[in-house]
Amino acid sequence: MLHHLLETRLQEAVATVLPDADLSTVRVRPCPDPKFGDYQSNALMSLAKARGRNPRALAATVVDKLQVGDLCALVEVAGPGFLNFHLRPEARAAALQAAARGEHLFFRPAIRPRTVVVDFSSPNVAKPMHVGHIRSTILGDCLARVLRLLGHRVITDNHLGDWGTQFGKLIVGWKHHRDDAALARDPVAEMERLYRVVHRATEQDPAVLEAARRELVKLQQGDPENRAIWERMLELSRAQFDTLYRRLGVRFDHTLGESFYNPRLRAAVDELVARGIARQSDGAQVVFFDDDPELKAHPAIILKSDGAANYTTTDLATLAYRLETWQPDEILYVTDGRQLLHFKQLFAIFRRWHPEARVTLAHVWFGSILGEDGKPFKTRAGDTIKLADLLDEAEERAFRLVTEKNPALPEAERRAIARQVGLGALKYQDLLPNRQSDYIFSWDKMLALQGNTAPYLQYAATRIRSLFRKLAESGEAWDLRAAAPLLLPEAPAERVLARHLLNFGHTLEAVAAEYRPNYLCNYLYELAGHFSDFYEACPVLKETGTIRTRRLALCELTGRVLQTGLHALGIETPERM
RNA sequence: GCGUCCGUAGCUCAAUUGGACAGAGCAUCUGACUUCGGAUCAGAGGGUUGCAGGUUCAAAUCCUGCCGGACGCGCCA
Repeated sequence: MLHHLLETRLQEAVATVLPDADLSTVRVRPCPDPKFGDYQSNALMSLAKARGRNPRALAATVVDKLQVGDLCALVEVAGPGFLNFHLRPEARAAALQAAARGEHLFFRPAIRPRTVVVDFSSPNVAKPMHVGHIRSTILGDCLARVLRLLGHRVITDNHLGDWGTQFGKLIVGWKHHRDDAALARDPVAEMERLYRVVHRATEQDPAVLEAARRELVKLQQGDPENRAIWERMLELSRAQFDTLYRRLGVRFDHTLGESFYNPRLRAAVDELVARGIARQSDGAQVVFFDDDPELKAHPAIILKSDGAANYTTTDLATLAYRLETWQPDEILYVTDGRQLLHFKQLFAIFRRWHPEARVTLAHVWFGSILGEDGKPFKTRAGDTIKLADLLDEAEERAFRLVTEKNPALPEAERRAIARQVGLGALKYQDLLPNRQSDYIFSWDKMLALQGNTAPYLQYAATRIRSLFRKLAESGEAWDLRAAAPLLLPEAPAERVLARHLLNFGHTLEAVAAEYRPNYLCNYLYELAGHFSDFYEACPVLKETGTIRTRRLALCELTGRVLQTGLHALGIETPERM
């Protein structure tokens, strides 16, 4: 892609002028404002500063050595020392033509593909999935998709909460309070009820608490009956999770729950103790972080005083397993920001445990979803909103909208469109805000047909589909490959659109580098906007000859980028809506 | 109490992590059209980026202090 080419050339020029410079800081990116040029670099200003040199003079020296005559009509030093690259029209046309020939879609596969484990969603067994799981699920899925699109080897893993003290209560409930009819109807709701019944009982009757404790110990010791109950609960839960994942189009390569790591906990703890990383404190095994100002006040327990493992222990064992099984370059943990401290501790312990490991560990954290009142998003009655209900409502609201706009379509088709539009809107609303900020959930805003929403983008895509349907109905043959040589944008709106298409790759890379899908959302929104401008200003089917062919080609390329981009967000594009 | 994150237009959010004049949508007002799908497009008003200092060519972004909010702080996950 052009920004890569320019970046390489710029790095070569910088290396000639400043042989000791760290070239990884020499980057080229699309200009934030087209009036400055097509691409820009601000690298020379910081390089000059570090060396106490005049930035503009240094920039001029580098431009002198820069060999980009084949790509740029002009490279200028601007303002305090920016380098602005102005593309030759032929260079832009060549990129468009290559895309039309099917050689790329404005992005290039990673030169050094990484193996990336993405840990996300992670619901708890015997509990319904609720709004609290939606951000992790959608964000994690999107990051996995973008990384895959860029050619990385991605391993998605659903780290189910399938072990822990709650199973003592659940087994007591299962044995004494189970309603088989209810279980057949809605297994997860029934298991949730069983937990609540027993939990309430334990608060009043210590004998029940003791019974739960005994059942838990039996389960942990491998008692066949309890083990069978646990497996049954797991199976029922997974069936329900799978239904939701199928609706959402989310796929996991592995579902290795916490229980999977039970056999590995002891060894992990023993090693940490033997190596002096953990030591005994108040009967527990604890890791202290005396040399870390932030963690100093927050030691981490890796073995409770009763001898049982906890969350941190399991996560450490999980980390070790992933490392030896998949040899990842990178592991992403997609969870909410309340777990920041936990992951700081986890990563710090791991670095001491495996100082040689070169894996990148990233806690990709996100903020909360709030209701319209700015408080945690709940039902009117104050209950947690179940994910299934949320998806139903999204589809139902979208169905009413589609019916209103397009009443003539058969109901089955309206339902199918409503599914794509409703779920797309829900996902997009979640991916659009900077993931680290809390956002306010709003049905009206997410389903709005104007503004930065999924339906707006889907609509832009359907307009393009419609254009080509019309073309096909007329019986005219269309071949993008054959049109390639004619792709040389002339009208201003064509150029703006073409220019934006070229930035798709840079955007995908930024998403993958910073784990921020909102960059892609905004890119696609701008693309749809530029397309609308173009479509308004430039007739396509009404034209003839070269102009018509060129514009049809631009339309098709835009359609492909829109569809590919939306797909990378996990959003489908309907044929019509 | 300590720590983390945050505070941007009336509202909901951006701002590629220190870059050029802080941008969108909604709402408000004004326009365009014999619809290649009007679920469209153009334009206007609206800002001392919580407050006060500091760092530098450059600060919403970094540092210090205050004000306000959310979250987290050894045996839950």
